Amino acid sequence: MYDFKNIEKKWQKYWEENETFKAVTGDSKNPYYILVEFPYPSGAGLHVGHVRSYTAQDALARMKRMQGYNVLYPMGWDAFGAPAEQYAIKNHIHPKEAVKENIATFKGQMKKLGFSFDWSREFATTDPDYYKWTQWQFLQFYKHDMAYKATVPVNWCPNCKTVLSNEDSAGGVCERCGTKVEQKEKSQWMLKMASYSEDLLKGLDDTNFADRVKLGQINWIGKSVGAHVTFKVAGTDLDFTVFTTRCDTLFGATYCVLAPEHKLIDKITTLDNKEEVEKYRKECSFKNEMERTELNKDKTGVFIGAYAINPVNGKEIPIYISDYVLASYGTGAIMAVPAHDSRDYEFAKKFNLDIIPVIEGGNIEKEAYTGDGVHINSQFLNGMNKEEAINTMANWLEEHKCGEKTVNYKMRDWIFSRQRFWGEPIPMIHCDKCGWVPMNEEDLPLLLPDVAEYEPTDNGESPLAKIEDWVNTTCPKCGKHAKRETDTMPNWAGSSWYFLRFMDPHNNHEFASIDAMKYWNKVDWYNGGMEHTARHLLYARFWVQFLYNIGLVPNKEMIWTRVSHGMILGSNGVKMSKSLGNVINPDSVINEYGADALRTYEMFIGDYSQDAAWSTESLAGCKRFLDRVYRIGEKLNEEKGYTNEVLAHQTIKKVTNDILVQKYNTAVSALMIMLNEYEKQDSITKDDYRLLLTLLNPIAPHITEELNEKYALGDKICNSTWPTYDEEKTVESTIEIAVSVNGKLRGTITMDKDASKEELLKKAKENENVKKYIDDKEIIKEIVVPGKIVNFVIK
RNA sequence: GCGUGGGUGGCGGAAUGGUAGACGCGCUACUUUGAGGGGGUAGUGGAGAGAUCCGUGUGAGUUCAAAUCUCAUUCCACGCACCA
Repeated sequence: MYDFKNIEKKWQKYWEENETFKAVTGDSKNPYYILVEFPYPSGAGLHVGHVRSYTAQDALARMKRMQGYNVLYPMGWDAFGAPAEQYAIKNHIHPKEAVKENIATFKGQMKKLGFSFDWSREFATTDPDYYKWTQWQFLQFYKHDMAYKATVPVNWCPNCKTVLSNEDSAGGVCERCGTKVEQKEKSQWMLKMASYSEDLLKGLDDTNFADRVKLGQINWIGKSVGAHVTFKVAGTDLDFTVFTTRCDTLFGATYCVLAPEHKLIDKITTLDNKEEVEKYRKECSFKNEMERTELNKDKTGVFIGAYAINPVNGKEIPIYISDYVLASYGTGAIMAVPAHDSRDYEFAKKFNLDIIPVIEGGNIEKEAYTGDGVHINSQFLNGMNKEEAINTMANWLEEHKCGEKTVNYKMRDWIFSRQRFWGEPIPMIHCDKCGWVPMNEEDLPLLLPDVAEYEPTDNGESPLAKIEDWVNTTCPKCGKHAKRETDTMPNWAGSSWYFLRFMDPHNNHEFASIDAMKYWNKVDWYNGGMEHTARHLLYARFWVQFLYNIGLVPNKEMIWTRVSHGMILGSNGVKMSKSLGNVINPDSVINEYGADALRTYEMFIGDYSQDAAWSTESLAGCKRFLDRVYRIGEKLNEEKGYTNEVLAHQTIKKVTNDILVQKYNTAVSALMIMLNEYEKQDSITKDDYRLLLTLLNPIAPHITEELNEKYALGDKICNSTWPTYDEEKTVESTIEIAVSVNGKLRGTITMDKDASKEELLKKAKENENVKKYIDDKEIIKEIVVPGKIVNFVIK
């Protein structure tokens, strides 16, 4: 047991006083930018899950520095948004104060863990010097026609009294409080993110994101290639367009369905059953998205009394409205092919509609056939396969001017308004005469007023609306009386560009200079939770691509590698939560075992990309490992060089490579093996010891610096060069080779590592145990894989 | 339903075609110590006295050789979910 408390304090102080980890923009060394998601400084303090990713990135940062890179490893605070506001409301303090307190807690905890952040670049998204630029960037969106106001049905949380994005209300419940989400019409600021769908998809090629991260992005964007088909409404001069990915099934379209909100319905004046239609539409408007999608067992709908003309065969087919068609996707209208779509099939069965098979296969008496097959009942498509038929039909539609190939995306524009106090005020002013007018850029930042009341109002207005002094202003254009926008930005805003600010955090003239951004180039390695790989990453990429398009950032993609880590679960294998009482507080672990032990354990806990359950017993095992590292210093001898050259080179190779591919658990295990070997020796050299300490340093930086100093082994490790290995020296001169007969292991032989095939065979056949199996048998085949195995196939 | 990840000892996990179970936890025996969440030595997948046999969710297949590749199937976790 060593005095970890004082040792850790000592080195943390040293690093701070010497600004050991300060990154200098423009330095001649190669830049390397390592980023970890900055946290919400919540009232709960740092979670052991934070410790996992910060330590992982810290290990990478420390190794890269020693390898001669100019490493930027910054930290800041994502302090706007609902979590901070909720905390403040609950504890009856101003969010500003709450944030200040929480940041102090988080920062104190991080310092106790010895992370090598460059604290000189720290900022919070709530700093006026920062959100000034968030607001400025919003104005650029506006000026480039990328921001607009629209009245849209939005997801409304009656409990939080705020509008939620589709993303925030996934599954029909409020992400924060779990309340059922309702629909409400609201005028909202929107960012034209949908127009970036294709660019966001293509941009992935310029990144090195992990596959599962890329797939997450691709899924969210939701590209589908298909066709628009226009249907005329019989007996009128009206028409409507549907989106389909299977225009080849048009001969099987026996009816059409419009979303209840579809605007065509108001235009058809000849409806006999207008009342019934209106009743249905009204019912739907009361349902929220959750109810609509959850009730998918039973299809509902109403025939609107009008017929559409199938352009391909002139047949009149009935038009229905039903909420199984979403207004927000495609054109809000579909052609229904009940024979080959299970939803359409269900609907057709219920309303007794025709079901015409156009693809061979399945049994349409029982269910829709959604598989592939040859086309039937389809005139000029008969006999064709899917791909051929789609192409032929698309061309036919284009020739006859009743349709065209098209691409559709699930991703929609970004609803950018929040009726909240604790967010960046949107710097727009509404003038009765001039309409919406952007603030003058030189008047930024538009500060959040200091007020006592920051709780949301019951009518859905932002609390800012009540502050008359603040709301009332003059129009920047005409000088007449005008009012400020009282909505604020979503918390995704500040986190969409913070990694750019870290490159140049104290710039007063621009959000970051192009020179600084060109120097750092990209975030080389970005780490965060799986839960952020879809939304946050997509917003951030959109934001960057926009800035790139208006010439403000040097690359279209500013993040190169993105990986995501697994969660740390409670010891019972489920998510840590207060109510389950399985929360581990990093502070108490540091107190009892020390920061180095906690860091080592979290790196050793398992595959970094997978979830892992906490185990205090295993933590104690890692502490024992550090104790042994400490104690082995008593065995130093006066000899030079490595006692075991192969072990040294193997371990350098293993640890170096493992840190680069985030296999921290096997890196730690390699170091444990090294120590086990050292313990078997009577004594170790200073070079042996220094090597172990250097390789362990990125993971356990305090104890290793201390021991290095205590035994005067050399320069401070943080100022030293990372060891390199010689591939040739990683292999023993004599190695064990397995010998098997018919694939079953029957013995091992010890051979020179360069032994020839002939020598291997000869020795293998001499092995006593192997002899028993091959002696009087016929050997059909001899397989020799040098360095690995010899296998005899016998009859 | 679709997508992604994953099923390996009592437990966390190694091994991505070549000696399955590295490393750690736990456990057992011995030892040291006046006790301890201490130190050390040896052992530890299952069956068997043993030679040996059986073992990576399940079933097939490819191969001299499969945890690893292919196909099918099943279970678990997460994400999306009437997206036409």
